[in-house]
Amino acid sequence: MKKKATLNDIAKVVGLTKVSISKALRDHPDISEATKVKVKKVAQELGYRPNLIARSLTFSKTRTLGVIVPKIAHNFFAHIVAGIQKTANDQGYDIVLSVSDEDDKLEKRHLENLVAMQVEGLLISVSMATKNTEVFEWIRSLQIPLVFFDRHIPGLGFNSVIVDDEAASQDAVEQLIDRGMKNIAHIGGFEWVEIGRKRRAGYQKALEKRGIEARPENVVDGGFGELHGYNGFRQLIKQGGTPDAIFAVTYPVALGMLKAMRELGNGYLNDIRVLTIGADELFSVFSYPQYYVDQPAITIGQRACDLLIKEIHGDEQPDEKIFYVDTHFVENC
Amino acid sequence: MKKKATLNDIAKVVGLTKVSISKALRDHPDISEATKVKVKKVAQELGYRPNLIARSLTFSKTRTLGVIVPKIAHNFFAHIVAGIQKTANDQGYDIVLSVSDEDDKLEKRHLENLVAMQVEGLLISVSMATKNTEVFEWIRSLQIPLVFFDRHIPGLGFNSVIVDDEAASQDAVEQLIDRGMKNIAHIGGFEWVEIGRKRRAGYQKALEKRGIEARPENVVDGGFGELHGYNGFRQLIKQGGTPDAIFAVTYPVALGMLKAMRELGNGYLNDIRVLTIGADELFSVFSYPQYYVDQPAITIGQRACDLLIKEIHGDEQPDEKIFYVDTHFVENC
DNA sequence: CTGAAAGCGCTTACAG
DNA sequence: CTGAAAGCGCTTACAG
Repeated sequence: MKKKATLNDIAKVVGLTKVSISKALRDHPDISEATKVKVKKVAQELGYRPNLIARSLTFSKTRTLGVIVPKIAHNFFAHIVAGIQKTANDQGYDIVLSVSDEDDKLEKRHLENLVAMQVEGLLISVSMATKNTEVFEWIRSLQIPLVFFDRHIPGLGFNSVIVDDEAASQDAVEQLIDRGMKNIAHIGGFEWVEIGRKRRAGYQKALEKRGIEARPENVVDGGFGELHGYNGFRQLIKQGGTPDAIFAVTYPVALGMLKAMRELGNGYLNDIRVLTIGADELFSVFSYPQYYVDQPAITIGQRACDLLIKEIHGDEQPDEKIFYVDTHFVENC
Repeated sequence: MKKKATLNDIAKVVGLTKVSISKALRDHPDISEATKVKVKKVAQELGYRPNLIARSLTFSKTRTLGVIVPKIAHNFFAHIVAGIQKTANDQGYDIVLSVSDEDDKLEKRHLENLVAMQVEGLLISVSMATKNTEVFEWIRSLQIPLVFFDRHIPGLGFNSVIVDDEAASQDAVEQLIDRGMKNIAHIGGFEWVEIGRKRRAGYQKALEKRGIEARPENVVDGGFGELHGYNGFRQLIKQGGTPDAIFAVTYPVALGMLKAMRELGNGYLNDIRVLTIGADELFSVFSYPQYYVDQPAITIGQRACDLLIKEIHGDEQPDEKIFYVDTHFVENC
C-alpha cells in the first residue's frame, strides 16, 4: 500500500506549513481565498483525504458505532443491521459489525475489542449463552452508551428496544379466537428463555380473557428450532390434542410442524391453521403459515440506533427504559 | 463517556513512565518480572485497554477491512457478509460494513470514507448503477488491496471471487435435459446486465450441446424481480410457449412465475418444472422450485476475504484474476 | 532495567 | 494572514 498524501505533503508543494493547509481545507476564516483555492487544487491533485484515524485521536471521537448480533445470516438480524446501518450512516456514523455466533466468550471479546477501538456507542443483541454480566458492568462504569435490541439483559441500567412478546402473542391469539378458532394449541419453547416464557404467557392470557378453558393436552414444551416443531406436532397429536389452530413459538417451529403435518397426512394440513411470530418474505408466496406476527426488524434497528445516537449526544439517558416496537398481526390467506 | 485509563494513568500509580508500562504490558524482555506483575495488576484494576486508535496511528495499521454490499437485508449478501466477518475475525481483522443500496454515488462516498478510515483492504460487490470507475482507479493508484465479490468490474486490475454463471446455468439446464425435459423455456433478464447475459448464454449452450432446437417462443426477456417473473410467465404463454420446464434467471423471477401459474391454473403448476439460480432456506420446506443452483454465499465471502488478506500480506498480487466458486445443482423434490 | 526523545497525522489555542 | 508549540495515546530506537 502506497503512502497516502498528508497535510505536510501538500504544505511542501504549496510552500506553507501543515497548519495553514489544515485550516485552508476546512475553510477556516484565517486563510485567504487565494490560498484556499491553491491549497485545494493541490490537495485534489495529490488525492488527499484527511486521515480519519489521526482525526479520531485528536478529537477523541471516532464517529464509529459497534454492533454485535448473534447471527448475521438470519433474515431477522440482517434486517435489523440494515436498519442500523442506514440510520447510522445518515447521521454520519460508520458501524463496525461483529457476530457473536451465540457464543458468550466471543461476545465478550468483541465487546472489549470494540471498546478498545473507541467506538462511541454499542448496539447489541445478546447471545443466548450470555450469563455473566461483568463486561456489561464494566462498560456501564466506563459510561459508554449501549443500547440493547431484541434480546436484552435487564437490571444493568441500559436502555432496550424490543418487541413486546407477551402483548403480541396475546393479541395474535385473540385474533384467532375472534375468527372462530377455539381449540388453539401452543407448541412452545423453554420456560427459562424469555421469548418462550412471554409468548406462552400471552397465549394463556388470551385464552383466559376470552373465557376459553386451557387444556393441558394442547400445550407442548420444547425448543425453538425446526426439529422441535416437527417433534412437537407429533407429541401434540399423541397426547390427544385436536386443535383447529396452533400457535408456534417461532417460525422454524412452524416449519417443522409443516413437515410433520405433511408426513402424518390425515387432513391436518387442511384442518389446522397455523400462527407464528416472525416472518419471512416467502411466507406470502407460499401462503404458510396462515397467520403470523410481523416483527418490524428494520424499525427495531432504526429505533435502537436513533436511541443510541441520542445517548451519545446526551439527549437521552441510559435508564433501564424499554422501548417497545409495534408488531403487526398478518392474515396470510 | 468517561475518560478511559491510559498508559500514563498506570504510570502514575506505579511510579514509572508510560514507556515502561507499555513494555511491561506487552511482556517486553526489558522489564523485570516483578514490575510486570505489578503493572499488570494496576492495569487490571484500572480496567485499562490499549487505545487501538492510537496504536493504529503509530503503526499505520488498523487491522480493519472495509466491506460494501449493495444490500444487506438480502439472504445472499447476508450470508456473504457472514463468511467475510468470520474469516476476518479469525485472522484478527474487524470489518466496517457499508451498504450502497445500489446507489453509485453512495457507493463512492463509502469507498472514499473507508479509505480515509485507513482500512487495510476493501471487499466490494458493486452496485448495479455503477458506471464510472474513477474511484476504483484512484484506489488502484493508492495500491490499496481490493477484492470484488459476486459483482465485479473487469479491466481495473483487481482480483474477483465470483460464480461462473454461464457454466452453472449450462450445467443446470443440461441436468434438466438429462432428466427428460426437452422443451425448456427461459425467463431471463436484460442482456446488458452480466448475469442476464451469462445465464442466457449458458442456457443456449446447453440446448446446443444436447442438440435441442432453440425456439424463440420459449424465451422471454425482462428483468430480475418478482414482477418480471409474473409478467414473464404470462408473456411466455401468450407467445405460444408450452414448456415442460422453465429456467428462471433469478429466484424472485421464479416466485413471480409461481404466482402467475397459480392464477392461470390450467395445470401449469403440476406440468411445469422450475429451475432457478440462487436459493433460500425455505425452498426445501416448500418444495419449490423443483431445481435450483445453490450459490455458496458463505464460501464466496470466505474466499474473497482470504484472498484480500493474502493481498494485504503481499502473498498474492492484484492481477485481474477471477476465482470461480463452485455451485451446486440441487434437486428439490 | 528504566526513561527522554521523536513520531504517526491531525487540530487547537496562542503569538506574531 | 501564517506558523511554532502542544497534545491526542501509543511505540520504537537510542541513551544511560
